[in-house]
Amino acid sequence: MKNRLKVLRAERDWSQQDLATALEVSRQSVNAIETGRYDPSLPLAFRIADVFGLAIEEIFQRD
Amino acid sequence: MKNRLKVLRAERDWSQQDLATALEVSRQSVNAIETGRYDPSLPLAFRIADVFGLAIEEIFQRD
DNA sequence: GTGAATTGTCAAGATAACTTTCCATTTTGA
DNA sequence: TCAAAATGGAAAGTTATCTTGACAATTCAC
Repeated sequence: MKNRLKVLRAERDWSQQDLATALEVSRQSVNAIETGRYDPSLPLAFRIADVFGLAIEEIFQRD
Repeated sequence: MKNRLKVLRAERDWSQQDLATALEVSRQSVNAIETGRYDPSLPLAFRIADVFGLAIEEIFQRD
């Protein structure tokens, strides 16, 4: 899956740590997802969508 | 997470095996997801949404 | 230009998502 | 009614997701 996390973070001027804190996951998890090393679980994808106020499909797309 | 798989299958008169075949996963995976034993991965959630022609959020909700 | 913050990544370990095989129970239909 | 199909779930194994801790490289602010 591809994702728009880096851009969405940049728009809000959030560090990976800021996002990790908001999501209650480790910074390494945010980095791994953002750089495409692995996909988030579905519950985490929902939390990410919530944090950005977007639908999952607006953040994640198949590659 | 809760999900509407059982109803969506019933609307289409699909067995768990029918859905599993369409998704290219085992029938036990469909059963486990449907009965809430575990959540699908994000890629599988996307495939499920595709198969039903719905958004992920229309199929899965937090519980 | 130096120090702090940010980012990328690795390693090792835990837990969750999936597989195949198998069996018991329930539902369906002729 | 009785067989076939469908469902629910256990066990054991693999892979993916996530953790903490660490370290190097890059970017940022003064």
